[in-house]
Amino acid sequence: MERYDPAAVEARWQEVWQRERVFETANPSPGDDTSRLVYVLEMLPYPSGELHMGHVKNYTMGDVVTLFRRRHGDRVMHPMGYDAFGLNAENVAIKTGRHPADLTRENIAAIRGQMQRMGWSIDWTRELSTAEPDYYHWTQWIFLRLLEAGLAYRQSASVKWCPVDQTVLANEQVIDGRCERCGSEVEARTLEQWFFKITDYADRLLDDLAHVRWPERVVTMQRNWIGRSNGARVMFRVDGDDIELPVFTTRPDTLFGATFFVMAPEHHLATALARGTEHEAAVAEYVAQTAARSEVERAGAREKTGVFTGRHVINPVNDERIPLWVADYVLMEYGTGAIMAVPAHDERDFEAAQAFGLQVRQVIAPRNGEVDESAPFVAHTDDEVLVNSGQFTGMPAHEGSAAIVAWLDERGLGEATVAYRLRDWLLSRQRYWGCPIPVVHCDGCGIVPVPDDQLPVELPHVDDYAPKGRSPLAAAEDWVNVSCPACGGPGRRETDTMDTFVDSSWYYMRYADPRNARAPFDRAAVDAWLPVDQYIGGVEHAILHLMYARFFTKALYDLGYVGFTEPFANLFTQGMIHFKGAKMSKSKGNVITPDPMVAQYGADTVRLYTLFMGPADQDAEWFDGGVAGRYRFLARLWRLVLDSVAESGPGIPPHPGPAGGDPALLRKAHWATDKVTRDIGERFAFNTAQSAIQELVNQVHDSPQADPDTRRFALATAVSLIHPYAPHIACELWSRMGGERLWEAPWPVADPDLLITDTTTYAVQVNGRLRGEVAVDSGTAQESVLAAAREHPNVRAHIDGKQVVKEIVVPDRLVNLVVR
RNA sequence: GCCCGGGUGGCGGAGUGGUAGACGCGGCCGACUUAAAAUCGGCUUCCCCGAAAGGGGAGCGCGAGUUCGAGUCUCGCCCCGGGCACCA
Repeated sequence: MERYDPAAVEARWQEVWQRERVFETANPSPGDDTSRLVYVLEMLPYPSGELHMGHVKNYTMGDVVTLFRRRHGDRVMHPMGYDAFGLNAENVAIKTGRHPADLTRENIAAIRGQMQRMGWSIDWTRELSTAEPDYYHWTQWIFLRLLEAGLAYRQSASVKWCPVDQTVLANEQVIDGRCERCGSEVEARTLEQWFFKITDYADRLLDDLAHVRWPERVVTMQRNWIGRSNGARVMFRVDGDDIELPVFTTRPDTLFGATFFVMAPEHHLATALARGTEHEAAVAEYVAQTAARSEVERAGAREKTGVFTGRHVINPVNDERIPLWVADYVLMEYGTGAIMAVPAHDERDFEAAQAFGLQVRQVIAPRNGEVDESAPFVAHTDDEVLVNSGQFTGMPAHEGSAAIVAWLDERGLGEATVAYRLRDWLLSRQRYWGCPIPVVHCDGCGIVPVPDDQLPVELPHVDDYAPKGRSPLAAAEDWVNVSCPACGGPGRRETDTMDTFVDSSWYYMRYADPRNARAPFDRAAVDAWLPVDQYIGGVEHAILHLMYARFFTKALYDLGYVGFTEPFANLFTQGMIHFKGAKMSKSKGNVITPDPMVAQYGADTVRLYTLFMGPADQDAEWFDGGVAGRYRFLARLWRLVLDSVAESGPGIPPHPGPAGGDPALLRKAHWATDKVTRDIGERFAFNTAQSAIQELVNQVHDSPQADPDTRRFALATAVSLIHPYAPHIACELWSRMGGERLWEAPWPVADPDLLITDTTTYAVQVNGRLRGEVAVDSGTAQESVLAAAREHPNVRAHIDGKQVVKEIVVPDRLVNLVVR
């Protein structure tokens, strides 16, 4: 018999699909029904190397969803591109002595080849690369729109600097005080940098999470990252000076318990206020010491340190004079950089009070009961009341908060406010391989946007692009020196480039209209396809990419360019494939590419295996011993179909299949159809759907005596169900059975009547322990089932001589007899 | 410290409160073969009784609880992975 030859089968069908443009999905024409438009998208790859098994899993999953939905009659757009700019590619280029542009183009060609070999149904007419001028033209255009809207700005600020990558980083790219890319400790530097005003969108980014169907943990991570806290801004006044020092607090109810006041060492008044006191030198030294410590050191040291400034501040609620300290447990970046310290009700303040030898005053107490004064009492529910709090004494905590804020507000001493953990997005980078920021600096005019008709500002080719602490673009004098677009005088181009995350914050919109040379996209096209119906990617992007993309969508919505406010309606985060206990990466040398395995077993087998390893959302350790099993499965299906065709000829019996044949096999086909449809469509349970198809195939294998028509029906069903996973062999076998264009064949529908069996096997338990099984006709009355159960010899042995006190019958499942 | 996941055979993993271990990997035994590969058949959680058929017991990280019945629900722990972390 002809053996299963995946290479030949796969080449043949890929050629057919390409010739017939099966993967291409045109944009709707005006008047088209748009209700069946579906957009399935996987996160685009960085072309810094080849694809590995993690990519294969990701894109196969998207492909299964795509093929599955197409067979349900949806018109699915399934595009692909490359996130081509960025440090990833640039660092590889530096290491290998190649130019990033050349390297990137080569990697893209290699990846495209790998993708085509996998047979993923990608619409190649929509392919894009973020590093090509016809794409980043529009990245720049969007930047300019955000600039006009006041959502992009340049400001001097304390920023995180990576000494190895020689560039600033966004907050989101700093993990535990280290560069997320290279792991080196970041340094604080004050630099003039470009920011996006993502904080303007903090509330909407938070509130709109209620409208997306995303994994709960991703929603939680975003919620925590935005970190909205409701509280109050309260004005303290420096004693003996006309200086106001606002603080942010979430606990206005504890205001009477403030026994000292603390400023961050970076606070602009910290040194100034100590000036002239006997503490001046000590404060200056402490501030200098703190500045010299790295983020990592500072975050690691939990013991409280600080110095008294010699000054005092006045608490607005009781005019009490409390000491003003400087301590590094107060962060300049959050709130106002200064706090009121309430040691009785805050753990950090309590530790500080102990370290500094300061007073602790309890102002919140449980309604009934005492508090252990050796630890801070932080409970904050309606069971606590204010004590030692003047006119507010006796109020429940929440009511007290509101009353104190109202009291402050009336006197202009405070107001209710909200604080966020989220900071503005620092988008400029001092590196070569990124999208140029399209502005010109002019001594006379300041920052001047490059006019739209002069876009794109192309990235110049420079030979020395190694990082050196300022953008390598600064060395390209011919490129840098331009005339000011506003006044015509001498100007200098901005030499920083954009963070790669800017490029990937809108690519999913460009796919809708990828060749548009007049605009980033046509609004009608984008509104027809978006939001993305199913987005699939790694959980490592839970904060960065997904937050930035949401921000871009909302900003573009506000500016009238798109008609939706969330980019990704449904999100599935797939687990990572690890190898040797770590995430696959070129630098760790633990990358498994699909190529050798595809050469040995074919793409269909590899596609099956990446989704068979375990639940798709869980991490998995790569183990290539299991691949052969998937190949054996396909080879068995191959043999069964070819045998069937050889013995009984081609032919695919119509649904619901032949009557009067082998009812068990027919039932199995319908059972598998039902299971696969629900597992893929509702649960993303790609592993168990596959198991169900295998059970069906095994049953065909085990039923050689079944009538030929039922076997053909069962085999056709298996072929049809495996198609989203293994489209090449499915199309081949389908055509050998006499079918055509499987990719357009309607998805099979399980007939509920055929899921029911003639006889039902009941498990019989005595006192919850399994003692036997009885088979009865389906639909047998409970009394008869019970009678049959009591007749079972082994059951009888366990109930004889005892009293049955309770009988439980679970229809179609089991009987439990409770005896005493 | 706080917030999420997860803990089931030798391994990956199935298991709407109802027969735990589907499906696969690996292993063992056998058939076919000069042989191997491929394929096909059987066995494969552990312990005990039995020649066998079969029967009994234990078992899903640990300990309680709810229930006729718990891998699944509740409470308290332990371990692994991830996220956040001096955010006032």
